[in-house]
Amino acid sequence: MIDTLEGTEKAIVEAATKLFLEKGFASTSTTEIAKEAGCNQAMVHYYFRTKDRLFEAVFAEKFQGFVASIMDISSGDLPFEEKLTQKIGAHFDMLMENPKLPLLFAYELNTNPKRLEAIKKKLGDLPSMVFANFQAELDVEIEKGNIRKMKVIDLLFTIIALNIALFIVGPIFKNFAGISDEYYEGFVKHRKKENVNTILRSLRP
Amino acid sequence: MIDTLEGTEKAIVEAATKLFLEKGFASTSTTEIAKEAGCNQAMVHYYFRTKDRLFEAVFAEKFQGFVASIMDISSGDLPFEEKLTQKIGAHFDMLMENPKLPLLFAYELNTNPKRLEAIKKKLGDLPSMVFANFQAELDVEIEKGNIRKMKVIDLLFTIIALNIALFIVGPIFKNFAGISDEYYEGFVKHRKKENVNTILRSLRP
DNA sequence: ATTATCTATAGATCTATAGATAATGC
DNA sequence: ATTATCTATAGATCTATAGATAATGC
Repeated sequence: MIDTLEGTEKAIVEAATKLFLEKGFASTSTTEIAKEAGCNQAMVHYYFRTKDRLFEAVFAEKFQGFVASIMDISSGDLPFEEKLTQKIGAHFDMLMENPKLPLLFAYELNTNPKRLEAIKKKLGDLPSMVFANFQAELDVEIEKGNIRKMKVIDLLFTIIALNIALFIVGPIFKNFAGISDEYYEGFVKHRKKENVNTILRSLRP
Repeated sequence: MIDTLEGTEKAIVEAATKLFLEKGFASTSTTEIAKEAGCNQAMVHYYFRTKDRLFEAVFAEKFQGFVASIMDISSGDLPFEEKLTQKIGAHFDMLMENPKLPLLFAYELNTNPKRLEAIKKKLGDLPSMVFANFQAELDVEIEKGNIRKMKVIDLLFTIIALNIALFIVGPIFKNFAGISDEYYEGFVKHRKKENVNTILRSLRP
């Protein structure tokens, strides 16, 4: 969506994205967004009517990508562990590109019931698709005896927990421990492997 | 602290705790806190001067308990796995009693640099204590060959990730899947075991 | 003509404080 | 006297819109 925009509208979307991610929805004003975008405050409302609609416009598709990323790769006939490793990696990479997204979403969806309903509507049955898809793959492997008997919700939850928590808790760790950017970058890469490893171990019979 | 308070001051602290957890810092006004506490808005500032100080007053010690809970139990001479299981459980139980705390903290510390500095100062060297303590225990077990060679940060991170993510992502899951309160309660209990299990498996040589 | 941009402002907050009044402690 | 509570308000937001002006498309 943002690619098709230009000029002031694009500048507003970019400014809003940046500021919402940095300071959250409630603490970001349309005045500030306008300033960052290099236009006056009325323009923000001219293009998006309300601050809420601006938020939706900016993040709706990001959230869709968020949910979809976990099932993106169904790369043919690879062995299950290999396929799963790729899926976890894809999810992780998406987070690396949008490190502040999970916290913003989690916060908005937990503190603002209206936002939760709006997103739910917009997603439709994508979540249940992800669920069902994953469940089917899992059942095959359980049948084969390759992994222990377990519910898909547990696998999904472990993946999401380990991946997003890094980007939610990591920056606080980093600051408390006084870690440099370079070192932290290495830590993130290391955790990618570690998360995969932890998840694969959790599946074994 | 809250136990020693009474009357209006206590009512304000309780109202603030409830509302900050529910809607976050920025979206909660002192006017609203006063209303919930059953007094007028001036009283909030009479007791706490500023909204920021009120926040600190309310959550500083909660956060300390938060960090401390991971090292609380060093229950003597139990086998390592048993001891670790208890620690993870204690951390989990603390979260169960304060399910909205981790998201609020994560959000405030990530979006508000001043808050991060304030908390850092208040915690002092508690985090490094937790770290060092845990590292020592771990090294003994690695030496014995009971667990694989690993850094304490990885174990600590896995514990925190799995535990807090449940309370951050869980409510969203619950809503999206339309799960009942009773079922969800069961799921949380189940995840407690599952988290312990996942962590123990991640340690094996 | 239509679309984009600006200035100005209404109306609703919200935080913090000043100053008056009531309640409490000595 | 001191502490707690209230009313009232200053001053600073902030969102959303109205209405004027400039730029663009046909």
